[in-house]
Amino acid sequence: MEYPFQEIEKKWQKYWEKKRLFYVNEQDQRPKYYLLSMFPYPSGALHMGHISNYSIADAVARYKIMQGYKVLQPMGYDAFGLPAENYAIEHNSHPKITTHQNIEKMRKQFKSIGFGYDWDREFATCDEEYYRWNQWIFLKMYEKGLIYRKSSFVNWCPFCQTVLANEQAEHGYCWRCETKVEQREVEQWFIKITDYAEELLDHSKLGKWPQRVITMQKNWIGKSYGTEIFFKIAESNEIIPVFTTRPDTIFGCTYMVLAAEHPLVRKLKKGSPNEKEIDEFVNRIINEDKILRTAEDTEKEGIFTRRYAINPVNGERIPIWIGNYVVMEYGSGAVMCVPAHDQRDFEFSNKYELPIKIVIQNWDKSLKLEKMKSAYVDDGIMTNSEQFDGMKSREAINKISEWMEQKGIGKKTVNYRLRDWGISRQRYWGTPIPIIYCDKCGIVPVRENELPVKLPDSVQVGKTTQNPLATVSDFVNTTCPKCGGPAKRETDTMDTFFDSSWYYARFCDPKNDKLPFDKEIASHWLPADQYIGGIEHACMHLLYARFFHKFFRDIGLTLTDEPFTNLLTQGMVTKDGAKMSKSKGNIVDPQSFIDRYGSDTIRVFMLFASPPEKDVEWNDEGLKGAFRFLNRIWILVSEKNDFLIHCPKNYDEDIEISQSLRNLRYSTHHTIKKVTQDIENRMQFNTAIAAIMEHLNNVTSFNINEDSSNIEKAIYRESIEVIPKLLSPFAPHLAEEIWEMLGHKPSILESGWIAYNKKFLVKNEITYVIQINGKLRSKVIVDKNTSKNEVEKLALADPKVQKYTKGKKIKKIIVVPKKLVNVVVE
RNA sequence: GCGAAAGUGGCGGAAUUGGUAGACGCGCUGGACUUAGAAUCCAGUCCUGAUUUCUCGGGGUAGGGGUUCAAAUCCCCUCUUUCGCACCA
Repeated sequence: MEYPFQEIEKKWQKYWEKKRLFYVNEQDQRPKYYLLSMFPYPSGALHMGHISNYSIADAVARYKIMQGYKVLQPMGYDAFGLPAENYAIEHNSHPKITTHQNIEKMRKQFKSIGFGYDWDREFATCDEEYYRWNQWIFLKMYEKGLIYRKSSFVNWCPFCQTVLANEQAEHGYCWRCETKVEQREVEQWFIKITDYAEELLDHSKLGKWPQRVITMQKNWIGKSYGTEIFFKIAESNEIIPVFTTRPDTIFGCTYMVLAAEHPLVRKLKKGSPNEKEIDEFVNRIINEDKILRTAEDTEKEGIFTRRYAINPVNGERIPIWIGNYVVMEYGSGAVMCVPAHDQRDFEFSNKYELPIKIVIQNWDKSLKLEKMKSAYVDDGIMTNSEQFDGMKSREAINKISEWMEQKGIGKKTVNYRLRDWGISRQRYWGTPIPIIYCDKCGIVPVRENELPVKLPDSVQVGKTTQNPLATVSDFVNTTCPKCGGPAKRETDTMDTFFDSSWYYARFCDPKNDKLPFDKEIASHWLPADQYIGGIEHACMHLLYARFFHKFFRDIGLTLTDEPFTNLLTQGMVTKDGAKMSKSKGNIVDPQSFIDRYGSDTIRVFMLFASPPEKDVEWNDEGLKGAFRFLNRIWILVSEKNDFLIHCPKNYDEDIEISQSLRNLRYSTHHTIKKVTQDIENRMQFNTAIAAIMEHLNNVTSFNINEDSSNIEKAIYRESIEVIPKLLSPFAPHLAEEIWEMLGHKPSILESGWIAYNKKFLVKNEITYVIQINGKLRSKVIVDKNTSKNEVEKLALADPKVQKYTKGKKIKKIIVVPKKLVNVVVE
């Protein structure tokens, strides 16, 4: 027999919707709990990862509702971006059409699973009413000086004549035509997230975040203390700043290397006798695959510019090289090279026969240039460094920096690995950047009251060989807000990480047409108490969102420092030990399983299979196991229903009862305690569900019939009534159904969470484990009031124990109250 | 290379503070029901050795060492896996 899950699930989904149990507002007096799951890209169908993620979130939401919170659990769609554009190209359609079709499908699917969302707050980032606030935020950041233009390199496919995203240019070849991707320099918009680097490094105002994520963010930001040293270029007025963490080695600097992308390269090579060679070298390096080029085992290569810089501490002329091992993305894109004390420089100078000079001696002063097989990178004693000679190198770092600061040739700085955030995308399906270019007035931001700059529909995606928006003359041609003359619009769109950086706040006030969100309303809900999503967003999305929140605070839109108090990063759903993916062909579609076993079953399986932050291995048989469990509950209650509703609800708690009845009552209250703690303290749903299963086993093995006493009937009834309560976060439909069958008024969500009675957790008999030398040998059951001495005596009197103690000297006896006795013998 | 996390039956995983290792589920084995299968129910299931049975012993949490009356849990070393960073100046 199978329980009618289809009927039941539909029935309760309708009921919840009708009663609006998941719709919340600010006036509601219950304490708030904002539970947010990372919103999905609308691909058209939920995959297993979504089911897992949203089942976790819904379990927490329902538990919190039963605890008396008003839970804000919203849902929306991260709808802009390249995948949608590609999808439309493939299906020969328009992203607006396909995206909306996909959203329809997903909403329907969400509803059929019965997740408790406040649907009044639903939005998609491609909605005009949403992205206009992207533009508004952009303008505010622009006003605050957080946005600037800079030229940088993009992937360019010369065959498709188009810009490629990094993931489209994997291994350096175009994903569509397999042409070798080139690097082109393009002017792009950047956000100064680095202004907030220091604050983003401070994770002290967060609640429970996985240590792993915090560490990843710290590495990503990559703060390091060092010194910036200014090198003058000989026969020029140019100054090259160089960042180093080892200013103590400055006297050993024998040359300098610039990154191939360094802006000064262009000037330096001009008029050089080997200009052509330099050009060839630079072009080759720039167009090499980034990952390959920056691998540690890639051979170092370089070319001499035939120009020199002046080492500011001793006036020496040092050659300037261009090398593949220096990257533009870190520091200033130029390094001072100290071959004696840096392994990379050591290798490079050996290859190109550049001079090596020891300026740090090892502690026994045995370092000899001729014998060096690698750089000496450790601390030591300063040498060949003029007035710093004899000093410990560790101390010299600071001393030299201060001396250079005084002389104006350097300064102590902090360097971050974190780069400013390039948000320009040469793509159609995104938020238009609200900027106008006027020949007379230059760069002019769009006026706030003219927002939104609408994304035009009339673009044939995939058919253009240039930036798609540039082909729409109605869009491009406009008038300058300043002078009224003819002007052109920016045709780049925004990175979709911009959209997802503040959706959490919009959910608080999703209909606002005056502001992205109202300060008062947002402060009511923010910060989100619990955020749930994948670990893959540890750095980018979570850093951007934290940055946005701090920016909102600085312009007076929010009150707190952090957007998400607690973070849970859930694991992936795997099949055969690997992430489900198209390329591996191991994708399992959840829908067929939902149709066959119901949404409660798939939820229970997902939550039961492993703790939330670990991966879940998909298993058809395991799913059936979850179904069997739910079915067993339904059969138990429906078969005994008539009997159960005639069992008394209350009983005298102090009355003496049999041991087996006492055990049943213990199981009931112990399970409540276990499930509550597992959810509350650890979000460990697998053990919570296991506890319910165990309790169900205890209940079904208890003998009860019409002739049983009233107290037996009452305790039995109680043991069954806790099941729907505790099950409600995990299998909400079945829980409601059973709750109603047992004669209660729906909804179970409004019935409150259940408390256990401590009194019933006290056992009147205690089983002591008896060990001899730490090995389990016997057990004794004693009354709970038995004293330590008596337990000890009883243990020694045990025949099995005597077998081991006979004729031996007892050295020690350890009694752990209520647990065990360990007898130590010779 | 650096950093972090982890390693427990055939499998997913329990063991919350050092105190009965393997909860719960899957799978498997045997039985009941059935013409048969599916479903369901009952019993068993870490390895291993005795034992007619009730049972009794030995070993066991990647490997090795240590602390402790007592270690999956704490410490040291080694191995493996996963993840993050990676020519970071």
